[in-house]
Amino acid sequence: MVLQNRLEYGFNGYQVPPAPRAPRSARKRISSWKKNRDHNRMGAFDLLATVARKLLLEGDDSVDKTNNEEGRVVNEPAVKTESDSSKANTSFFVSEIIKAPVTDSCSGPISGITVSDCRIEDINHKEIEMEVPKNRKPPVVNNLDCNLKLVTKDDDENLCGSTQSVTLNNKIFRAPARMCDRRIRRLSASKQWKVTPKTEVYRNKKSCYNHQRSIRDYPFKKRRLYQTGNPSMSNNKSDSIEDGSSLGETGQDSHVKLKIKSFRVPEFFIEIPETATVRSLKRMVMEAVTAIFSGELHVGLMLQGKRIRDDNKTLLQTGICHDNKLDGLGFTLEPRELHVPPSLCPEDQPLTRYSPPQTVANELGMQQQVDSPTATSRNIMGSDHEVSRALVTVPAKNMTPLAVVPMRRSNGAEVAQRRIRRPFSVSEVDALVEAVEKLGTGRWRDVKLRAFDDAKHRTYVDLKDKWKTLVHTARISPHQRRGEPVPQELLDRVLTAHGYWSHHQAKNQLKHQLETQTCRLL
DNA sequence: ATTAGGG
DNA sequence: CCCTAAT
Repeated sequence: MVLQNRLEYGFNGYQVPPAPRAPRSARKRISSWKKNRDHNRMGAFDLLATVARKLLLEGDDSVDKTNNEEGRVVNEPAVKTESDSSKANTSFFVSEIIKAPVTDSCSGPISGITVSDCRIEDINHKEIEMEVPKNRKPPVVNNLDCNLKLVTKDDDENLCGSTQSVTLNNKIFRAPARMCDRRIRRLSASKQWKVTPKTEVYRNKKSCYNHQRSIRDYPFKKRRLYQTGNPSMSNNKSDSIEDGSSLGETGQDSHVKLKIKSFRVPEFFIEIPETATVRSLKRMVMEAVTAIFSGELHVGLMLQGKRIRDDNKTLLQTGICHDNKLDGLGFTLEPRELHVPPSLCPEDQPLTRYSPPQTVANELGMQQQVDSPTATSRNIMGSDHEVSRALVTVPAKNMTPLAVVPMRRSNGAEVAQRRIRRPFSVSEVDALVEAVEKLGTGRWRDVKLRAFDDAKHRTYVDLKDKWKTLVHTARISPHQRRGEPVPQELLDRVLTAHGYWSHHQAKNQLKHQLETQTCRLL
């Protein structure tokens, strides 16, 4: 039995997103949730702290003893996993367990659970969502290795991307003897952590004075965190805001306020025997999350689906300051390496030595001010180092919520990931040229059907775009061309066809004009 | 859903 | 490749 399991915080929040636009399957994303905020709250840092505590406690058996309530998870829509009643109103909820269709038969039983979505809300009504990109298709079970291969035959978009992805594979997570089937793995390398802040950014014209004030106004504890956890925000004389180098002549500067409202947990899979207990399932989830959290993370910046790689660019230059772009701003937390707690190591040694980093959290997730146009993401997030530490060691109390909501556009729709770039091969170009020669430049749908029907990733718009660039390529001098060289013969045909069909089109337009004019006269 | 064109 | 406007 394969279960697709959505872990949610709260049990009524899941909605199917609006239908995706056009053939873009990647646009299927989950929608939002909003209700029942009176229940099921949890500070983000509570969760993180819990993870950290778990790590610390994993070594002794007290964890299990304190987790007596685990057995209720499946049957109750909202059940606490109170790992530490003294500290946290932390809760995790299984809101929905649905049977996922299995497209292939399998001799042996497969027990797989896809933790595809979980959300958490903090006590301050800030939303926190730990969300995993969902499979758009049901897992394909491979006959040859039923036990292992819960393979999603995913679209190309998911095949690309991060080379530093966390791999939670069955090797790393080999189960202890009593739970020999447990496996956790990540399917797609491209599925990074997505810290998708609902960035609430706006410009204001306050001077740098504001910076000092903003620190001073924080409660003491926060202030301390502010300064110890984030050197770049401290009273460092070299702060760009203070040396004035980035200020305009007036000494005034537009500020951008960012609030991180969400992040996501990367997708991972769990395999567990049907006979396993709920407790063990929960523990597995915890272990997976723990492993992720305990790894080194670094921060990436996404703006409208595009990565911003240049750390030296100013926010102004990247466009982060542009109000209209702010909704498309997101942070990614990408695993640098996977820290595997000993308990998850192949030998399944009891976890006794692992201790989480002690660095104090920075202000991640708080309303932060970016104090100058030259500020980089480091100013916003603190250093990579600190961010990762923050996520595992932050004490729950007094921490501003790290709320979680999917990245959205201004219209409320979720931001789609930009598709990967897929240069056309020469043979593809050849097919395209041939089709256009025959069909002309205005029937891209037919071109698609004729020559690229099998290529799911090539839409008719892609073909149209490619033709456009081909025409351009054919016109420029060879040394200006980039990428895999297209044979000159093909480029010649491109120009010929382009000329022919342009002419053809012009002729038709003329004809049409004459016809309508004639009609008017009659 | 397609087409056309700018970004 | 994306986004939109216009069909």
